[in-house]
Amino acid sequence: MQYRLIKTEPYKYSWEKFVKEKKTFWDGVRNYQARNNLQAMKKWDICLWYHSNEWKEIIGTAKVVKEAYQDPTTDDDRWVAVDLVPEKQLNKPVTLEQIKQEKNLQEMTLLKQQRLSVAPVTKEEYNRIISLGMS
DNA sequence: GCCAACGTTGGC
DNA sequence: GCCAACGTTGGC
Repeated sequence: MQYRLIKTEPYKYSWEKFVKEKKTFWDGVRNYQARNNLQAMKKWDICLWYHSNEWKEIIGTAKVVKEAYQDPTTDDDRWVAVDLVPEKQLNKPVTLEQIKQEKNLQEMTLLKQQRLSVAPVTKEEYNRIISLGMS
C-alpha cells in the first residue's frame, strides 16, 4: 500500500464534484515527475486530495481503482491517466498552514516541491494528516 | 495581480 | 549536452 497526494484546482475539478460523480479519471498530467508518480500507482493505493489556490487544504482521500493507462485526452503516448473513487472525507480539512506548523510534516513533498501535481507521501505523513483531519 | 520557483524548449 | 529564454504553477 502506497500513499500519494494529488492536487486539483477547485474551479477545475473540486472534491465536491468528485464525490457527486463518485468516480473520476485523473488525466491532464504534463509533467514527467508527476507522470512517473501516476504510473507507479497500484490498485487500492490511497491519494490525499489537495485543493490548491484559495483553499490550500487536504479535504479527503481517494482510492485508485484503475492503474495507469493511456491518457484519453491526448494521442501522445507519453502521458497516462488513472481512475479514482472517493474513499473518505476529512471531518476537518487539513490546511497548508497546519502542515507547515507540524513538526512531523516538514519533509512533505508538498512543501518541498510546490509545483508537483502528483507527489509521494509516506505512511507516517499520511497517518499524521488523517489524525489531524479526523480529530 | 505579482512574482518566485521550477520545468520545458530550442539554439548553439 | 548545456544553458538561456520562456511558460506555468501556486502561494501570498
